[in-house]
This record gives sequence, C-alpha cells and structure tokens, in this order.
Amino acid sequence: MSRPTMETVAERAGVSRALVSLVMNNSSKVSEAKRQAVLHAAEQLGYRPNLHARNLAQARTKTLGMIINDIHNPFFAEVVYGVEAAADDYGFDVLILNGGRDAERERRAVETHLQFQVEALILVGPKLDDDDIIRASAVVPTVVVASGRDNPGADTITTDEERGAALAVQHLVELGHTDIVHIDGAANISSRARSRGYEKAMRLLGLEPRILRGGDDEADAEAAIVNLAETDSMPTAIFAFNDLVAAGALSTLEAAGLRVPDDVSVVGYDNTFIAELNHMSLTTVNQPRHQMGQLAIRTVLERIEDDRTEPTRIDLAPTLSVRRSTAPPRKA
Amino acid sequence: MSRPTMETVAERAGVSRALVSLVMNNSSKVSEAKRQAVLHAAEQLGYRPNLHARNLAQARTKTLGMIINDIHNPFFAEVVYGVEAAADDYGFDVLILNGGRDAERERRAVETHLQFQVEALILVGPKLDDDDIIRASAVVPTVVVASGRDNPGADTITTDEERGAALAVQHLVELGHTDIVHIDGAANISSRARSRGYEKAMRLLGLEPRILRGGDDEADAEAAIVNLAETDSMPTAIFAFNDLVAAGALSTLEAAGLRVPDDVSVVGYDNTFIAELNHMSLTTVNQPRHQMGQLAIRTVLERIEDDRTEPTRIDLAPTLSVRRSTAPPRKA
DNA sequence: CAATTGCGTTAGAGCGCTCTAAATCTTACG
DNA sequence: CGTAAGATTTAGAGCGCTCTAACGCAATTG
Repeated sequence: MSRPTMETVAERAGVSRALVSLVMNNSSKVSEAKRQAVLHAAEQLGYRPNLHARNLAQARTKTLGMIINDIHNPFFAEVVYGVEAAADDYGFDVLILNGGRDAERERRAVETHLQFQVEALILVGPKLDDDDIIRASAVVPTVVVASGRDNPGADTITTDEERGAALAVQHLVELGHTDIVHIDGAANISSRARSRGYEKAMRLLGLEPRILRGGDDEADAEAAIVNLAETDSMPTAIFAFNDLVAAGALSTLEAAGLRVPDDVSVVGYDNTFIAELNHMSLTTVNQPRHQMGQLAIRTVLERIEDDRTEPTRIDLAPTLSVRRSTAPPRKA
Repeated sequence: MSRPTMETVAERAGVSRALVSLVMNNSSKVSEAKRQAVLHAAEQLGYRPNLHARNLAQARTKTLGMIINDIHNPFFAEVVYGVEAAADDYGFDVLILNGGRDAERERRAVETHLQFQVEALILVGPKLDDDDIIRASAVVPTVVVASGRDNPGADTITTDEERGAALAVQHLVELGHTDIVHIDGAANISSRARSRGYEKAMRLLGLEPRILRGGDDEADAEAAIVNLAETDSMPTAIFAFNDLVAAGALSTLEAAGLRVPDDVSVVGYDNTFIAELNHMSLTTVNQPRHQMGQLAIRTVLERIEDDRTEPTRIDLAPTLSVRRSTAPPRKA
C-alpha cells in the first residue's frame, strides 16, 4: 500500500528508472513515445516524486526557509507575499515557520530549517540576537527583513526608521503642531530607531521632545495616556510607536472625552490593516513591505547563485500615509 | 566546504556511523563515554542531521503540512497557534504554506506538501473544491478546519455556524430589536450557513428576515448600506457576515450621521483582532480557534497512529462576545 | 560496406541516514 | 578457567532519486 516509486513507474512503462527520471525533469532527450508512456504510467499509478530522495541525490533543495516573528501580525503577511512572489519567479519553494514572538521558538525554527537543508534563511522581524544570527549565517545565506539594526554576517532589508519617524514629525509640524508627544515601543526591536528619529526631528525644528514609555499594544498606550492626563499636560499631537499603540491612543483619548483629530492628532507606524480601516483611518508611516519581501529573495539569491559573500544592506524609504487621524491643532 | 555528515562525525569520534546514529536518536544503549565523544565531535564540526536522508531511510517524516487560506487574515493565525501547540506535544513539525486566497495556488501547495511526504494535511479555510479534497485525502490523512460544509473523505473541524448566527440574532432580539438586517458573505464559503442560521432564527422568533448581498470586506458593507439608506428603510440592527464587513458598516453608518450603538447596533462574526480593538469594540460571534487547531491535530493523529479510517466531523459551539457595538434600540 | 556520429537509453554508484543481524566485549557464575 | 548472558558496537543493505559513463542502434559518410 506504500506509494509508487520511480521503479514502479519504470516497470509499468517498460523503461528504465533513469528514463523516468529524465521525463520527470522534462529532459529534452527523451523520445516522444517513451515520454508519453512514462507520463501515462505515472498518472495511472498516482506517482509523485519523493522530494527527500531528490534533495538527497541532488545535494540541493531549491527550498528557502522563512521565519516570521508572529503570524498574528498582519504587518508581516505582506512581506510574505512579496517573498513568495519573488521565490516563485526563481523556482524556489518557501517553507514558513512561525516564530511566535519567542526567541527560543525562533531558534528551534532555525534549527529545523537547517536540518531541512534550506538554501537560505529569511528572517522577518526576528527576535533572535546577534549571536544567533551570526551562527545561522555561518551555515547558510541569511537575510533579515524589517529589523532596524545591523545584522552582522547577514544581509539586511529594512527601511530607514529614523527617517520614517521624522516624516511623522514633519507632517504634524506642517499642520501647525508644536506640542508633540512620542509614545515609544519600549523594548521592541525598532523602538530605538523610531525614538531617535522623533527626537532628532523635533530638535531640528526647535521643538522640545517628550517621550513616554509605551510598548507594542493597546494597553500600553492606555497606560501612557492616562499618565499623561493625570500628571502632565495633554499635547496636541501624539506619534505612536506603531499602529496598535495608536489604536490604543485613539480609544483612550476618546474615553477621556477628547476627539481625534479635533483635540488631538494621532500618527501610527507600519500602515497595517488597522490603520486602513475606515473607522480608524489612521495617519501612519508606511513601509514598502511587498517590495521588502521581493528584495529579500533577490539579495539572498545573489549569494546562492552568484556567490556574493560580503553582507549587503538595503535601506528603503518609508512614506507617509495621511488619513483622518491628523488635522491642524485647535486655535490656541 | 560541504556540511559534515555522520561519517565525518564518526571518524572524528573514532566510532562507527551506526553509533553516531544511535547517539543522535538518544538511544539508551550507548555507553556514556562514547556518547560524550560523539556529541563533542558533532559539536566541534557543527554537525546537523540531514532530515532528507533521515526521512528517506525511515520512510516517515514526522511532518505535517498545513495550508492557510490567507496569511493576511488574523482569524487563521489563532488556528495556527493551536495546531502548532498540539503538534509540538506529539513531536511533529508543521510546515506552513500560504494559499493566498487562490484555489490554484492551494492546489500547488497540496502537491508540494505531498512531495515532501507530509504525514497529514491540515487545510485551514480551504478554497479547494470537493474533488481536490477527495483526491488529497486519498493520498494522505486530511483534515479541514473552519469550513462550514462537509468534506468528503476528509475530517472536519468546524463550528456550528448556523448556531452562531442564531446567537447573534437572539442577542439582538433580547436587547429589544425587531428590525434586524443581515449583510451576507456573498460567494464566501461560510456565507450560506450563516445566512441560513440568521433566517431560521428570525422566523422562529416571528420576525421578517431581510438579507442584503455583502461580501467579505469593508467596501462590500458600504455598498450594501448605501443601498439600504437610499432605497429601503434603515433597520435598528445589522448582523454582518464577518468582522470586516461589520467594520465597514461602522464607518459607513457613521459617515451617514448615524451613531453606533445608539441609532444602529452592529454585530460581526469571527471575533478577530479588529473586533477586540477598543475603538471598534465589536459585538461578535466567537469561534474557539485555538481549540479547533488542537483538535485538528488530534483528529489527524488518530488516523496516523491509531489508523482510524472513517471520516470524523467535530462541530464546536460558537459563543458570543458582547462588546459596545450593540445596545437596546432607541424608543420608537 | 565499414567506420563514424549522435541520439536515446540504461547500468550502477552514490547522496546521508536508519535498521537488522551479527560481531565483539564484559561480566557473572558454576 | 570456560562459558553463557548481557551490554555495546558495527557491518552492510536499503530508502528513492540523480548523474556520469557507457551502451545500442540507426543514420550518415567516405
């Protein structure tokens, strides 16, 4: 009852195993008659090549391993689509493993991928630390997508997050705001770059930065804003670490009787799904995720096929998606 | 420069290849001394077992193939977590392939998984038709998660969607609504069951059902509601096909100057991420996604390990998550 | 017509691992 | 001290496929 093999097909078609192999790889040097015979036999038997055997024999797998920080987060989904589109073009399969927001899980995922002999590793928003990444990239070409920092040994595809934050600040200032608070991403990997960008942009424009500790979800925003309302003065605009924090800001502000954008403008980051929802309509910083995914594949293929060896870093430009959560401040 | 193999490790440790194999599978019948020697050699060489070779030799892979309808959709993410948690428990790896909302892509994904010799297929919200599923399940145990219909040959883990719709209607009626419109899911796979549930519940309660053609995103909701406002009467409550349609309803209603829930109550379906956002706070029908994922694994393992052969179907009970988008109707 | 060419086909080794059966080494006991 | 029983270790075949080298055969050529 076990699955048919090339041997089975060969017998049925009255040819040798090698010939079946040639047909399966549509070699041009097979007579039409035999090709048909083989295809027919394969069809009848429901034959399906065994990739493990093939990979073993070929000593290559034409497979890439991707690890996603968190499959929950729609931000990463778009990157996945970009990666898949490009991988398709080059005839590579992409195996996805879910990091589950957990460095340990990610480490195991790397291990699994390596055991599967993937030809490259694509880490999307990894939680891994530098050492892990160095270790991985010593074994197989590795590209890190959407992590602000530099990744020793690996290639990096990212956007200039400082610049992204600056875009947000500029937009608010152009609208006339001067009192702009930033709720940061706490320990989050991109937090540093975004905060730095905010701070630099503010100072450059002669404004005083105010940074509150936030986090990466709604509740964190709530805490920060409650704190703001109770112990400090409410600004006319808030630049949040990401869209989710911005969403938290929206509801907390509303609960406090403040209207967005009339009383307070809010800017998010990432241009996720949430920001697009009409009911949220969040002004936010956009990263070209699909393109990032595609570039990740290109980059990694340069290593595989053209054997480049020095690490590359590609910094794409973020853009601002202006929606209805920002407006000029109320006349003072 | 190629990767070390068992042979290499064996030489280095001064033992036979077979012994290395035993160590790698932590067999109990290896002396401590040799075990250490082997582990040490493996460590030094950066040895990593080749899964393809192992799978080939063992004629089993301990790997499951999962195909997700759309990696964008956070509804599926929770299922993935459930699947992974259970698979971990049983020592199976789970390979994820993205269906990309496209039947053809899904078909290719099935093929890829089969070539990888996965021991079972887990289809989450598949776009495939019955024939595809029959064909797949003839080759390998297959379980379909979160598709209302029956899947010939395959196991099914789903919730009772008629019942879910009825829950929504009951809730609204208990609040005092009698004029409740349903915006359906058009061609969507779950649309039929939900509409039917709505209709039955309404009639059972002596109310007249009104069903509008919707779809599965915000824009579809907008079209339906604009239509409602222009050519028909506005109801006091709307039960939407899913959360996204409900979100569209929220913003369209608001744009039309109607307040939720004061003027119109809105109920969604799926209890996604969006519904939870404070700013949306959508009353919605919940499916126990995590549990569905876990059950999918259990079910499929019954086939693999206990060789059950008749298809199973598990229908879980949906629940209602009441939030702030529903309230009693305004006094007439 | 023998020799050459080239196409289509095949034998057979080998990819890295597991697994069975057999070999070897210890230890224990009469 | 000889031998049986266990405990460890190993040789070697085999998993399904690819790939190189060689083979058979028909067509071509001088």
